[in-house]
Amino acid sequence: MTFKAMIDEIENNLDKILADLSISGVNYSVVPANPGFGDASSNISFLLAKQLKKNPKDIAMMLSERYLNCASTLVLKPEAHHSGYLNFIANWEKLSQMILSESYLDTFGDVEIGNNSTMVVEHTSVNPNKALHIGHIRNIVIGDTVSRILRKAKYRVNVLNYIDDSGLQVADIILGFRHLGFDPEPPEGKKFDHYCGDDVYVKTTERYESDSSLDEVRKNILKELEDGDSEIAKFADRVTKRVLAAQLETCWNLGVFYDCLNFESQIIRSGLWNKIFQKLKEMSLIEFENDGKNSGCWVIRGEGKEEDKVIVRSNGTATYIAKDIPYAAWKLGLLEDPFSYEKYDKEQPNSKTLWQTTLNQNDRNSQDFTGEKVVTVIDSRQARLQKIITSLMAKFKAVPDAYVHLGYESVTLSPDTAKTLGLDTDGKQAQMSGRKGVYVNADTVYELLKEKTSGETQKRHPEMDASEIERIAHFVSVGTLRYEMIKQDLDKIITFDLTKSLSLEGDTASYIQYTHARASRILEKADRTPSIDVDYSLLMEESEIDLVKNIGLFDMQVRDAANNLSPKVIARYCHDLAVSFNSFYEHVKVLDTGNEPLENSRLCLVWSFKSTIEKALDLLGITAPDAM
RNA sequence: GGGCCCAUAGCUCAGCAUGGAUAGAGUGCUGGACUUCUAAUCCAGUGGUCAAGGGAUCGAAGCCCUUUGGGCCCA
Repeated sequence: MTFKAMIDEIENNLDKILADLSISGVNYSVVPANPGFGDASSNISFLLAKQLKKNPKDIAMMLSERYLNCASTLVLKPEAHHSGYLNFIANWEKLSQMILSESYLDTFGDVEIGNNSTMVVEHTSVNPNKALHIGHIRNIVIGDTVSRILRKAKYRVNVLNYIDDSGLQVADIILGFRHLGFDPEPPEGKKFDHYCGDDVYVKTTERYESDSSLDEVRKNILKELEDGDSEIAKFADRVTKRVLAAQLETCWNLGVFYDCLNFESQIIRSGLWNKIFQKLKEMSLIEFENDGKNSGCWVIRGEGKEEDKVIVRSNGTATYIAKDIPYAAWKLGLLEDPFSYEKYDKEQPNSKTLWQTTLNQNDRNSQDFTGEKVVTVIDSRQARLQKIITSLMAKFKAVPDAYVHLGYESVTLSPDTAKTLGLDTDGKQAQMSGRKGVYVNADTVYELLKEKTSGETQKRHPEMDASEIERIAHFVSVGTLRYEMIKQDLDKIITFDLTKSLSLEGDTASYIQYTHARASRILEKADRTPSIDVDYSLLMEESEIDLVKNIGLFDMQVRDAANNLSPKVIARYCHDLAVSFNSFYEHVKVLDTGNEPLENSRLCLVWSFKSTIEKALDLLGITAPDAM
């Protein structure tokens, strides 16, 4: 049990008191207290004020008196504050023991929300015609972090990456290769995805400006891609697979892994659309328009003031949104699975099998990557489209929140960084654009970070060999990049600045990792595994109790993050936990105190911190090295 | 024309879902702490009409309405 145990105890007692007073239906809360107000606080008196016709202060006093008669093991005493809050002082000897011994378990921080139900998380889904830029990284890191949090909350999570291998952007680079003479091989030393994005895609779309005859060529290529059997479709397949492989290298390097790759081309060819189209008609979720501007089309009726959305045009072709509907329904397991699955050619670095869809029926291998619920991570510019899918799926599945669009604001470039790309934005931030070549590649940022962090580590550890420095620099670089992508809320625009992104001080991953290294060093020097069989009453310094308290809040933070699909909650928790360890580190000495029982107790606390911060960082996909 | 999001310290952001105590961090600036378990650290100071106006409430940064400024989507 953790800090939550004390809160539960308080709530039980308050419920009893309320029952004695014949009061019911009071939705009060008991929360960890702000500094200076005890250990836990309740707003209960404010909520009772009207009903009891007394001021909150008197109610708090009355409640605290009654509380003295309650059975308490984790609460030392209640305290009525003159503001009206009812505060509680913890019995830290007992609470510390509970929290620290719990923290030694592998399951520490697990919360039971999912009950082993399945959840699909789809993220990444970048067109396979270019390298990943930092805007994509926000999506990927949000998706990966949410998946990790949901697993901690006991969901069985299937992570999907949707590969749009038959869209316009792919047609563009195929046109570049086939009609504009781009070499199918990248220049020496250039990753294939960078080559396709930086050179072929950008320069091909430039050519559209001056040569309008290319429009027709592009249209034909797109059609051939959808049909699938032509020589050009096979060529495109080879190109997109190769870009995808390069993109996956970037993702894997950041500690992001998947369960299955779903190819759009196969969804189109699978016939899923016809099945869903039939069902939509049967369920009257779409209607045929007999007159008006959408005459002859199948539409979804807009809700309220929203316009109707055309699904099938009067000429019988499906619109863009029509591709998303069967896929969403498939993810929710609403359709018979038309796919077989084969293993992806390369093994993921975490050794987890990566599957991909195939329509090849020989050697049929069935898998189930659907979920009772689906989270789709896509930036909020697609909110309108996603809203339609969400409401459609809610009706389909007859569960209101079966399909969730997890939206987030985009990443823009700071004026300074835009300038380094040759763009004068007049002091404003710039929207990234793959087509226009206005972006900063993720691999580039990673390399710059690694260069910087290698230098920092080397300064501190001149004796360390190169491979060890490289390993540490990798963890710090990945951590820094990932942390910057999730430390703020999803509805905030991230203005990316290349120079500022290299900062390693303050509220950064490296701060937290450094704190972990400090703890590791103490344990290394102590040269023994701390026992949990220590005297917890010796941990009475403010900084010690504060650290124990923060450790004990882990599961509550996981619960919060999982319920709200909010990675930021865990990022803040990691930071707060690190701050409390640093305060402990500065205030008390662990080793060489000449007091062995005290040293044992503190070592136990250090070990507990190290273990907890590792688990919390793991939810962010961040690894903390033992030295840095 | 319709819709979505944002606005809190010089800058970047927490807090808002579920109203209640003293609005918190980081960064910046000023000063201080390394013969000590790693200074990627810590401590102190500085810095706020919570965009503006109105409403409901005993009580609003938070809830409701309006306005302004910025970003995005659709037409």
